[in-house]
Amino acid sequence: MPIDDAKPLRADAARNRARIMAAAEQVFSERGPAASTEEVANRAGVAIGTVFRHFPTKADLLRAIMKDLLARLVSDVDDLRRGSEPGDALFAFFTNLVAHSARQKTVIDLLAAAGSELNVPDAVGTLERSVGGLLRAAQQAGTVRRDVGLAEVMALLVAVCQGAVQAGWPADLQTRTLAVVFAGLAPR
Amino acid sequence: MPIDDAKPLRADAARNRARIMAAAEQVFSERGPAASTEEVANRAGVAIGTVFRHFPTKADLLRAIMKDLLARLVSDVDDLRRGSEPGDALFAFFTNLVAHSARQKTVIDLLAAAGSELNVPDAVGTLERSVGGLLRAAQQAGTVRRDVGLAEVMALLVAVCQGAVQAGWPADLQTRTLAVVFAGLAPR
DNA sequence: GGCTAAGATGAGCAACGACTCAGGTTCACC
DNA sequence: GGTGAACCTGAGTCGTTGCTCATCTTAGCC
Repeated sequence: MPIDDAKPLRADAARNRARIMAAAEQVFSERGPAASTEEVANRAGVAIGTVFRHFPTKADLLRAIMKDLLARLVSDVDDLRRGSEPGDALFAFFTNLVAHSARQKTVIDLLAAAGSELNVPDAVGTLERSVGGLLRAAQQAGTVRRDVGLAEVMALLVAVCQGAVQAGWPADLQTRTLAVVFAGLAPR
Repeated sequence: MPIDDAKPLRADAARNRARIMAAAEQVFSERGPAASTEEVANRAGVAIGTVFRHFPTKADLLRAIMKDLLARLVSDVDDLRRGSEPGDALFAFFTNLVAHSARQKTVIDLLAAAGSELNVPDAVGTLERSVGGLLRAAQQAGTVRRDVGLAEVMALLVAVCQGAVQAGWPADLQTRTLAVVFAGLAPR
């Protein structure tokens, strides 16, 4: 099975598609998913019709962006896991994600999509499996308490990201808040 | 200065105002603040014009509800503080708030209003002061680490509530997630 | 009971946003 | 260069929502 979907796009179509996705990521990151499709079109330098040709529905656009973002997150987890001790990797991933969330609303929209109507095709599932691997490794290494489950960890991840983005936490508050969470995850 | 605002309402007006607020609390709790004013009017059994006579703006309605809810939250904190040891009281308040959030979106809308455009007249400020009192007492009693600040505690409160409401955590996940947070707040 | 100002009503207005489509433009292949 | 299909354009449709206002109703007071 091919990695990408069916038909090859014409050169101009491919260019526009890329522009639209870039613009959409920007716009939705700044204004949240309620931002208008027209603003995306403007920022991309195309007509609204073009946006709807590539993404028949606003939800499709959102989904596409989130799928993209998800792929990056999963690869982040994998990189961290290769590069450092599992406990550190888990905490580093947490920290990075929160820092990103504070600037990019898209991150939390993705995470919130876990149980929402806009179902990114098992997007969060993949991320969850990835984080789960990290968690188990960290527990085996003794850096994280053995009696916490993946569900709580994901829940805390979502929660802290959401808090950070909604309230716009400054960097030092992010750090101090995460310190409490990490203390809660560490073995006594 | 009078506790309530200026003029006494006519009997029917007072009745309608109460109905509208009750309906609004229900509707916004279920559907979030994006729910339409018309649905509030329907549920209250009045015409839309009546809603706008009492609350000139949708934002005014939201504000009124949140002010109300805030008063209840603050009195909850005070009750708990009187009834139990400060550390337990703080944890109990956390737990209650999260449980409420899971059902009532209004709670997190209020908390999120901390730095938002819809400024509930220093609403969150009052709550923050109240929780701050609890926190200091708990720290003096040795139930909570002395090196955590009010800002982090409020941040965690917001975050966990937000997570709970957005993702609709079941009761046991709420419990397990809060357990991690409480472990993080406890002295080592 | 009669009066009047406060209040209620709901059709309607204006703004906005998702989405469409008839017509013009451009790529890609020969 | 010619041709046709893919693609782009943007004015327009349709549904929704916050809010208004002319008209009718009613509480409260004598």
